[in-house]
Amino acid sequence: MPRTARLSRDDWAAAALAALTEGGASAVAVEPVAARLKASKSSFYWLFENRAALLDAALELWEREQTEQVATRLADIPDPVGRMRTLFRLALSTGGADLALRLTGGETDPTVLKVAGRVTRRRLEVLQASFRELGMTEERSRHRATAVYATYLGTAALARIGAAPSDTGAYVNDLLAAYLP
Amino acid sequence: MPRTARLSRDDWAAAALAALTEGGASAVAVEPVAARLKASKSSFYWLFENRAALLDAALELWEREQTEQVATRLADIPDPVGRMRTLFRLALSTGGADLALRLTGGETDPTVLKVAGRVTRRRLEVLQASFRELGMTEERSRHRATAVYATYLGTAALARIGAAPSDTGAYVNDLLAAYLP
DNA sequence: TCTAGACTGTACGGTACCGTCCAGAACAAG
DNA sequence: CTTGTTCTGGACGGTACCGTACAGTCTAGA
Repeated sequence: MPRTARLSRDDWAAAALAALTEGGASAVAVEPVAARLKASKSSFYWLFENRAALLDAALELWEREQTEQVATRLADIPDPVGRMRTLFRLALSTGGADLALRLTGGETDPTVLKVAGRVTRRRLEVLQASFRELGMTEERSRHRATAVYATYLGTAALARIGAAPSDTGAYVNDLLAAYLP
Repeated sequence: MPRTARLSRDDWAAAALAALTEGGASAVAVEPVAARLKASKSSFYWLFENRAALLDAALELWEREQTEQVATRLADIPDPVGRMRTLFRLALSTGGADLALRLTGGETDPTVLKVAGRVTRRRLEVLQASFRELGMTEERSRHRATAVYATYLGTAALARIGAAPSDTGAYVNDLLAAYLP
């Protein structure tokens, strides 16, 4: 089956994810995304039940991409310290943290919060395991993992308003110095 | 001049701030806020130029309240350690951090970002001064202040999805242990 | 008490979006 | 080429909101 030219569910999901990144959940609207794809609404309603299904698809795509790219990429780094260094690099360089932040802290839609919660918990588990590897107690590991991830999100927030440090390397080193035993 | 019964600009601003807290900038809409006040739109358009002016008024009110309540309340605590303890208490207990988070990290409206930036920078200055008092270098103080405030915002984000630690006291103690020299 | 100015209710037109309907285009299979 | 299925364009009605128009109400002060 040559699926050229015609639009697929995934095309719509990808465009919706782009809209989500740029303008949050409210930007995942049928007509604007259709315009982005130069398609019409009937095309959309042929492939999807309704607007909520589009948002679901975008979130699912994000969760999958994120899980494959970030979580495994972190889990594959053997050194716990290196893992955190990478995490902060990601927070400060790419816009990846930006979307995580928006979905975690800036939306009210329960669907969004559910997905954000799942992703967040998985990330926290990875971090917590890192601290345990470094010999911390269970409780302290949990606290540190929370603190590190909160810093990750918060730094993304500060970057949005231009209040994040410009000397990234030194900042990351200082964070690591504070969090590591 | 007995200004009873009639609605004032401040009444609208307060209602708009409530809407802002609950639903973000997009919830600061004329008709919903009018409904909240059981007033009509003409009342609004008599007092305000347009919707943007209402959002401005709400943000200005927030900035004023926040400056008076939080910033000075923090600045008045002589002990730098106690200052941070209070900051984290605020982040975890009241919903105060929630609005700061939303305005800082969840909005795209430039007006919102401008105000959020001003407030954030002022708070960062207070924190940075605290670390300097504790004998840290200028650079390290700046980094720590950023980290603490990022943690404050990030923890608020985590609280939104139920991923913040429930044992608040121990968490705060652990944060302080990590950040303080 | 009368009146100017401060304020409000209701109705209206405009825009952006959701979701539906239907006529038809595109395409695979005979 | 014909036919059945897959997919699309364009028009439609419904809702929520912005901003305007205008007639009418309230209040302070002469």
